[in-house]
Amino acid sequence: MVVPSLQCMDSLSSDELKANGSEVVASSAGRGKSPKSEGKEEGPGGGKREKEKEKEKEKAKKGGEPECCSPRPPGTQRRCSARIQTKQRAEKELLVRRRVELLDNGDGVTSTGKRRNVGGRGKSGGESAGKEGPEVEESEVEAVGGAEIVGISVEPASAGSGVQRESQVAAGGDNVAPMVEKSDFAKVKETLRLFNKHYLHFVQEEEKRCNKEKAENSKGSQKPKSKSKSKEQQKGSKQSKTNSKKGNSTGDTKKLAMRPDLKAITKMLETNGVLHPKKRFGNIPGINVGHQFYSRAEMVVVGFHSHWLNGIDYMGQAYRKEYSNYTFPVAVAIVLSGMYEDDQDNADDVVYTGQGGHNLTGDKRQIRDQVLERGNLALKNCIDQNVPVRVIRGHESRTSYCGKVYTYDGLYKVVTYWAEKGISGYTVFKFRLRRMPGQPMLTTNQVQFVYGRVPNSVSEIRGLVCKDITGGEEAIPIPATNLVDDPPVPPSGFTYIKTIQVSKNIILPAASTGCKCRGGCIDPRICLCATLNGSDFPYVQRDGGRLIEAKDVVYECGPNCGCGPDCVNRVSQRGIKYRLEVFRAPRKGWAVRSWDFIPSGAPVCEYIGILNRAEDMDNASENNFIFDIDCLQTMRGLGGRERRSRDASSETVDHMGKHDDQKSEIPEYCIDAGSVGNIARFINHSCEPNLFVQCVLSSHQDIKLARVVLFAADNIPPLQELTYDYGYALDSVFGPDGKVKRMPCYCGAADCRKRLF
DNA sequence: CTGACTCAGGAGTAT
DNA sequence: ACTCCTGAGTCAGCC
Repeated sequence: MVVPSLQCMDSLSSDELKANGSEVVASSAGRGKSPKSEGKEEGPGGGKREKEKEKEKEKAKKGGEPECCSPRPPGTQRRCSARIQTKQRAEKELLVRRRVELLDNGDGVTSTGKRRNVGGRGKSGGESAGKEGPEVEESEVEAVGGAEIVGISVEPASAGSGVQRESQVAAGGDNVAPMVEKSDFAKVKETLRLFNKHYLHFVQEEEKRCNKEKAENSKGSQKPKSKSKSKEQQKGSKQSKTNSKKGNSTGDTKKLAMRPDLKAITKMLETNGVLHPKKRFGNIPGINVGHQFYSRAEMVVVGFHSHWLNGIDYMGQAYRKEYSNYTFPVAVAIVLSGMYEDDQDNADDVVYTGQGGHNLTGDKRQIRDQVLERGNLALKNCIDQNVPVRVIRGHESRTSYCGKVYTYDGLYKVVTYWAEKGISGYTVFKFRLRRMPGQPMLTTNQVQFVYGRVPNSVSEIRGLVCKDITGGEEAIPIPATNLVDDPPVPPSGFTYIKTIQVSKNIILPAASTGCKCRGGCIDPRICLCATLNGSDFPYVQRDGGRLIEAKDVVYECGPNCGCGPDCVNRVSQRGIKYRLEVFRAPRKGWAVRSWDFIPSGAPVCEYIGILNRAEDMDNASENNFIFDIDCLQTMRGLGGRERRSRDASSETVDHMGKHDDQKSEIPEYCIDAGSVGNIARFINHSCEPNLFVQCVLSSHQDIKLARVVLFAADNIPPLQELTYDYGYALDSVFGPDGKVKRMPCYCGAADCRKRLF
């Protein structure tokens, strides 16, 4: 990288500044970033609190600056003047004191502390706390830390479903972790993220196994891996199956997961990670009509359809005790995937073929008569007892990485059933289902995405204001649309670049020696770069490379490595591969979305701009596009960026050996995308983001100069706005006058903090 | 593109 | 404790 020529901040015209300013709330809004996570400091347990207090004092002594990280809020000084710093310190100390006082007052203490632990910026009370008072108050409470404790101990008696209460009891009944109830939506999201993490882990395991086999094959005789091989495998797997059943194992032929999705389900079950392990009638909280699943396994882990294989999910006799007035089995959900030759799907009116008698392999036709039992009986019982059934439709979808998308289409009533001779001449049971009224319109008759239709070409785009904001820089053009302004204007005031420009007064460290792998890095035990990542590659190969989970730092292969550009450990270096669009959003300014499906863990883009010394940017008070490189801020739980724990940071220090923990607490460098930058400068903040920030080192190993790359935190359907958490703590931003600055948040998330800062 | 094959939890049944 | 049921997902092999 490196382009010495530099556009100075001052070169921004006043118009441009104004333009940026107006966007503030929106796009850049957050760019400013958070002086430190207040929340984190308000740590749990008394001892820790003491420590924090001490730390605070220590910092004050040192005249420590606020630890800024990433984007800076508009109109504020990223690094504050000494006067403001003093004021901030004083305020913090006051906070600490107040907190201690509150804690000393006794009750509620425990709950408070623990709850903060949920993560600083804490998803605010949702149904419970959220409705207690006006939003502002809620924020205040949040900001003041201790005070909120009092509010939180309130029993959410009036709020939430029984389930919520139940889980609350489960979580906090033992006085251990009375947490603020997250929105159901957030819980679903969290569960899916955990599932994806497990999934990618098992994908990696599987890839390792394949690589090993390949290596062994190429080492040994060139016996083509052919039928004989697969037969051997078959034998092996059969053996292992019987072995496992018998409970002993010969070990040698044990086959690893060919189905990482299923392995991930097992893992989720083992770790009690499944969201609603008990089956239930009707809607599942947090999953609205139109929700999209990207595999059958996803439905299992959120408790939406409890088997990855069966079409009909039903409650069996085991539920008799709990619901004594019902006759079981009773169906709760069905998947329409067009597997049955006799299915008819007319959106609101469905004729569903019962289960059984199906040729599981081969031509997938009926080969036996169906019987009125199991799922079939369960559907019949639904008619008699008027129980609605969740209907999920499976669609082939080229845009989905897995080739299939499952959409929740709402509750249906089973109206009638009958038996008839099917197309193949065998008896099949048919069930007529009718969609219940009062639900959102069906969006999935033919397809696909609740957000709208993806354009096929630039000419189809409504409100096009710029065909390619990159001016040909990126391999894939990025159009801009504006259906908000009148007259519509394109984004302006910046020059598009796709690689970092380095300020004149910065000398990048020399490139590290790199690994000696040839062609591509395969064996993580041999590859030096993999060693830095804890002896494993951070990515899997699947889908063009996906990051398995957020890490403090990702070490990629660099210019001096022996591997080629296709190496699995260079995933973030391949540029933008999705068709992105910049669009004008009401109230939010410019925003970014993708026309393509983005699988979780896939790199979306790097934050590009001018690499500058942070101290040199002190005067750029109106620049909203500054991203402080602070690798001590990292992802914790994907929900946002959070101050890394002491332990974690020391681990990393061990790793890297030479990094001075103390020093790196203050970001020395920043990326300024004010005048020049790439698509990342348009990405908005959200309190429930679908991207996360990941520091990546590839050409050198200086953590202070890490690259900042945005990765997908979830499976992101086409046309969903891309967002990441700017990570501000509330009341953490001060204006030039020393007063707390506030910025409303318009992200619209269920757990929105209402204020960006 | 097609066919072959595996996968694993839950329901139901036998002991 | 055991068997059976179920169809998505994967991959080799074919054209």
